[in-house]
Amino acid sequence: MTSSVARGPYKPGKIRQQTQEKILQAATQAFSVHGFNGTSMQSIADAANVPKANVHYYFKNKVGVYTAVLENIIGLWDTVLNDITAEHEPKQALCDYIDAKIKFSRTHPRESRVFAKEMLSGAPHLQAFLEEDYQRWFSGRIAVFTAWIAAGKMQPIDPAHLLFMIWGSTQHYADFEPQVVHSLGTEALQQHHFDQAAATIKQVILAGCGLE
Amino acid sequence: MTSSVARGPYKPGKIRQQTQEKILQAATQAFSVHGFNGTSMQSIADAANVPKANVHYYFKNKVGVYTAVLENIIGLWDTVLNDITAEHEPKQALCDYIDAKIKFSRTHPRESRVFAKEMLSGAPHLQAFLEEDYQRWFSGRIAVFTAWIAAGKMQPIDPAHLLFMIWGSTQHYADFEPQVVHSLGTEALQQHHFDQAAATIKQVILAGCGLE
DNA sequence: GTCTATATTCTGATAGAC
DNA sequence: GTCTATCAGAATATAGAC
Repeated sequence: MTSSVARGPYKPGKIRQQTQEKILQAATQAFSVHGFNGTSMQSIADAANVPKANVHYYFKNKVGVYTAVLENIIGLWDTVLNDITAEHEPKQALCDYIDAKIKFSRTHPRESRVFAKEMLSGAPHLQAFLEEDYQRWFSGRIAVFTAWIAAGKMQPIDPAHLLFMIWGSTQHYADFEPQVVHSLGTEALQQHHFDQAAATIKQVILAGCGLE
Repeated sequence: MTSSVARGPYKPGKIRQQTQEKILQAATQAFSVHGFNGTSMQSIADAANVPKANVHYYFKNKVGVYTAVLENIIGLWDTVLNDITAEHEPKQALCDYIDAKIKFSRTHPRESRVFAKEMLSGAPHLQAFLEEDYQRWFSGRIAVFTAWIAAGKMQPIDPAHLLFMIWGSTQHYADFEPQVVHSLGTEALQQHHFDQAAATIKQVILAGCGLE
């Protein structure tokens, strides 16, 4: 009767996975507000409701926790961000991408801020990512825009700087939330604020690209 | 012969002012890379080439250094940023503002990053600024855009979100420099990169507002 | 796997001589 | 005003009992 079946739906390493995930979420929250150096292992442990030594048991050290948080964020993108492909018309692809990016700022502001802080510090822990997967993805997107322009489907606009515009505009709502909140005279950003943001960004970008 | 005139152009407090400025610049650089908690008073003192105790002599404590850096940044804006006023036509005003913002990202990337990091942390040291001077300035800009739209000088675009777009797009080049650098396949951002960025942003924003 | 106790290092801040 | 010496507290990390 020591069979795992008798004890219900047991999965090997389930506790390990759950505890690790709990620590990861607590760390993401802490890093997003206080940064790497401003976050103590003790505060992560407290927020995850585990003893401090357990954080060291699941992760090699503080840098290990931090890189795990960063990898988790990069993985999230593949899950929730629509991609820009030549299979769609530019108008539809841009709308979908802007909507997905704005939605990410609303549903994952902590992840957005951890990534932004890492960038602001010179991205010391993202060198490998920037030089491999990222550059491959970016080149592919440039190619899509270039094809659209060559096919006369959109005005000739520098694709790289157009992408930077979309990123900067959409991430602003997560990264500069205090400024946005005080600008709009609200207490916290609501769904309708994000809807209005997405509508304005799509309006300007589409007209700016001659797609209206 | 103890007259200050006999010793040349002596100015009271000149040494104090120079040392303070030296510390302020060193602190801006350090905070922009390592953040508040990642920056030690020792590292600021070393970079400014003064003993650590002198930093404590000129500033009350670490928070005092940090708030002085923030106040210096806010003061910079009045000096180098063109304002958006109803006296100009929208096209000219937007072009001038975008140019000034891009120039600020190029000439003051460290200041931009310190401010961005403060925002990302929830702007705990900028509450007073956000609730007073900033809100007054922002309301005034909204009024200018509203007047332009009412006079039929530009398409009806949400002024607040349009401003966020301009901010996000222009600040991106200072705040996300590592990503921009790897995207453009360069080693460091040059003047022509900023020129191309400004040209693209103006192209999209102007067409997006129906100003071309 | 979990947790307590501890070693080691670093940081902000100050006292006090010059 | 300048600088050396030092303190008190906090943080990372690990050893070792359970």
